[in-house]
Amino acid sequence: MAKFSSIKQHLYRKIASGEWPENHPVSSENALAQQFQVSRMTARRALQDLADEGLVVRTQGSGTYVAQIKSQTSFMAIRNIADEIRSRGHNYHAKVQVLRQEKVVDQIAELLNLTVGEKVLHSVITHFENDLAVQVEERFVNPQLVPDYLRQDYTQMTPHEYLCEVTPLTEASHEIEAISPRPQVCQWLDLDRPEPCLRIIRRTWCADGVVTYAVLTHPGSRFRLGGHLSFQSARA
Amino acid sequence: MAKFSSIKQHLYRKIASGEWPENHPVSSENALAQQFQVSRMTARRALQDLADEGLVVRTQGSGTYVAQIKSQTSFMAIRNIADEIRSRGHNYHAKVQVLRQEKVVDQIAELLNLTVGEKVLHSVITHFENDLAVQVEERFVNPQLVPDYLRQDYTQMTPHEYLCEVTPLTEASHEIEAISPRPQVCQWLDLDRPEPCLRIIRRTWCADGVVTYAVLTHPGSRFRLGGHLSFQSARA
DNA sequence: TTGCATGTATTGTATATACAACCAAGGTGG
DNA sequence: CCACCTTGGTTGTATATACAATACATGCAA
Repeated sequence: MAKFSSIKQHLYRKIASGEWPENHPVSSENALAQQFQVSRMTARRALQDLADEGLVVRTQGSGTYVAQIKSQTSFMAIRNIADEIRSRGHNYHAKVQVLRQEKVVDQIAELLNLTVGEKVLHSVITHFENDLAVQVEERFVNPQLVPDYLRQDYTQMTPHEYLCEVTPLTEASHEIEAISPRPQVCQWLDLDRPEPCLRIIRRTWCADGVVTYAVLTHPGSRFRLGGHLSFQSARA
Repeated sequence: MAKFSSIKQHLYRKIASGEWPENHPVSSENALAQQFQVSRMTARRALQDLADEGLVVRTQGSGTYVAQIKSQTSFMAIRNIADEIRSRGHNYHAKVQVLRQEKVVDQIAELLNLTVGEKVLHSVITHFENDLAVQVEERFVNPQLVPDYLRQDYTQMTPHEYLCEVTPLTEASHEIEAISPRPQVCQWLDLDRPEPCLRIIRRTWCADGVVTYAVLTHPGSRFRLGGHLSFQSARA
């Protein structure tokens, strides 16, 4: 691992653990340079990266401080898919397509703050509403934080429910986009032909780091997000 | 202006003007260093910044290339796409496709609480980011609540901005889905072939009733909703 | 007390250098 | 023809240094 990267890890833990709360001063470039026995430019690189990611705020002449996490005031709860289906009075069941340990590849490693070559827990589950596939949930889980992830029966309990039980999740980020599904995803969704799909990408943190990275894919013809979803501050 | 910043400007223009299309190679660090008579590290800073902003893609050993524009945007875009685009340092402009009064049809009448046969104000506007269409905004407005809606210049001010000015909006609801666009929408978006699109449907109320019903359609290849968007109560 | 100057700490910009990691193309040998 | 190696070019990491710009506290003077 690059030196600047290990410094980032060090700072990341300080912030994620809460040891350094919001607005707490972060070690200066020179201090980090001494502490880690690197040049100032290398320490600077670490701080700059964190600033770009929005975790810290830097002010010339003053210093570097832990950023205020703006919990985006969006009062939308993406509910558990199983609960949602049952609340409509429909029949819910799940099929486990993949459930195994894998070597982590580059892209996922970065997202979960793991190093390449480490193991990662991987699951793919299709969720059915009245025997119609409405979501395929592909998920990567940090094995250090959730060691028993693979030993659960996900036809009885969704990964969401299990993770909520075993970890104190604190924050999540989402991205939403429209895509044309890969053939593999079509198969998981019982789609004869590709059709526009809604993809939700979710990363969830607890105090110790990124817990899980999930990609939820819904066929456009069978799913709509919202209903009465409303964003605070939303306007015309 | 800092040296690295003027180099960025130079590259901006090459890309925004279309002189360098997608995947076109960008001058290397050494080439820029020579051309602008700066050190390689300064040229590097400019390229790195552009990469962080997503305008270019860099590959070790290969080079730097103009990125494929896939707007990564936050929920701010739902509020005001023009501001969002400008905040990315990109060029924004709009084209008014439709702006007229129409007889309201069944479906719209119900949504706006109007009776069939009444008049409704209808606008269709395409929003461009660096001359690439990223959203078509189809909107129906209640004429009783916003009588002057048609007499505005929506190349200078978005309907959103105008409506915020003239009405005390209180609430909005959204729905998000993935669809395959109608031919008419493809034309508005300059799409040769239909591709998966993200559709956001929004209704906005003020105290006197439903003000506006809007359908925002984004090409999936050019738009992603989210970034660091986080929903309260979100979980694994 | 108020206002101003000054000094120190910190971040911002810029340069020169070195080496590592990687890619793509071209040549070489089988 | 194909597999392998070399080689040049590019980006990635790291260091050492210098000076500029800003914030803040301190101390001094009006």
